[in-house]
Amino acid sequence: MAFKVLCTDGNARRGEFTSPHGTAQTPVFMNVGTQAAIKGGLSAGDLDQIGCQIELSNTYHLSLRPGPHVVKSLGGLHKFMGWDKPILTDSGGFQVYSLAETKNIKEEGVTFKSYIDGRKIFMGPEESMAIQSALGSDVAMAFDECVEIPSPYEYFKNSCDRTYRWLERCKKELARLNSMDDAVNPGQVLFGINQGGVFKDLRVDHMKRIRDLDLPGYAVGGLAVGETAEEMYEVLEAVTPEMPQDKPRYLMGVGTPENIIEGVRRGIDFFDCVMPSRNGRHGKLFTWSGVVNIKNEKYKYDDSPIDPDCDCPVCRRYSKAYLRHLFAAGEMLAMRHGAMHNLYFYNKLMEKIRAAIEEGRFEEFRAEFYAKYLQK
RNA sequence: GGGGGAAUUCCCGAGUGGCCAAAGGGGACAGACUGUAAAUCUGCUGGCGACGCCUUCGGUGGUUCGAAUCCACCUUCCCCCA
Repeated sequence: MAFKVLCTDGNARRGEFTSPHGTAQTPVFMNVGTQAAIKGGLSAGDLDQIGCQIELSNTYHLSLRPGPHVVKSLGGLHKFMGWDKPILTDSGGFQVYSLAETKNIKEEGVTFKSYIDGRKIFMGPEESMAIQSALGSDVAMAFDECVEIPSPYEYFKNSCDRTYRWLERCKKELARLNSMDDAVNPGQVLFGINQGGVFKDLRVDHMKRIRDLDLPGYAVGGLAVGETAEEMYEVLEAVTPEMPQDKPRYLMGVGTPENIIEGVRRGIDFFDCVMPSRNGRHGKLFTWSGVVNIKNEKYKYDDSPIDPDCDCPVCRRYSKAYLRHLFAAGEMLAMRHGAMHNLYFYNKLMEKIRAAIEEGRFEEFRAEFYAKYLQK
């Protein structure tokens, strides 16, 4: 793995991330396919067409089904899902947050109740690394605890300490797994995850400690889970100066187009979010002049594309009226087109951001984007 | 020709004297969604000068302090017998 910052514009960085499965240009938005599939019915071939550079899948979900042994015996996740470009796997740490009612956290790890059949699943750092190693992703994320905001300071402090100890175990375990003869992807790397909620002292302290573990990349996790956007930006401003300059920085699970622009502006390189695919499935479509709820009655007779400034496969071919009809009729084509358009929009947004940084006009780009996106 | 049953707010469908502007679905309309238990969830759906008033339960006329609910007749639809 290699990461190179090609140029900067303010704190914004234009980089290149090289993995065993090719190179991605950063800042990059990773397209989320939790269960080795982009919801909405997008194929790996579709991902190529809409400009996806990195696909993201989930350790917890794939461990429940089909199971790591299945994926490994079929040659790893890339082969399994027909995607030969980079893949990042999330560790299951987010499920410590999202499956809150069914979990039990201890020093060794977390016991979850499977949402598929109700049986108990134990996952700790070693288990998460073993699964991600079997999946053979290019980037394995550290097993962490994503804590709900707001939560008490003491809780965050203890959780950060534990997440740090878990990270040490992740590092050790992945190194061991990579050295095994049957490793699916021996070039797999580990990204550490910063936590601490909106408590800047915890954030900075935790970041400094995990930085000393000298990992190939670092993520800021535990954001967009209850705090305001302003608070999130303040955390980024506090923590990014403590992140290594020469390593990729990943803001996990974020976010809206505005969040991404503000993240890039504060030095973030990687993003992922379910928002474009989920909202796409629900008829909320991103355009350069704001969000369109395609289900609204006002589009019933609208012959124009979702976004006249978009050249995605959906906008090139279909009218708002037709797409509105597909949503009203509950056709699966509606969700497919919604997700496709939105992901294309996100990937295009990143492309524009990269070009702006290269040309040293990121601030102008930002201002122009907002002027149009936030109009009306 | 005789007998029986039914007509409810956009649709289906509860409701058989006051607690009914009327359950519950559906549809329509609107909103939410940030490392995906999310093809999900929420709100709203007679009118208004709205903690109150007005108009609604096929039509007309009654009974009653009070009727979607009871009575009479009428209209339409369904079923059975001839």
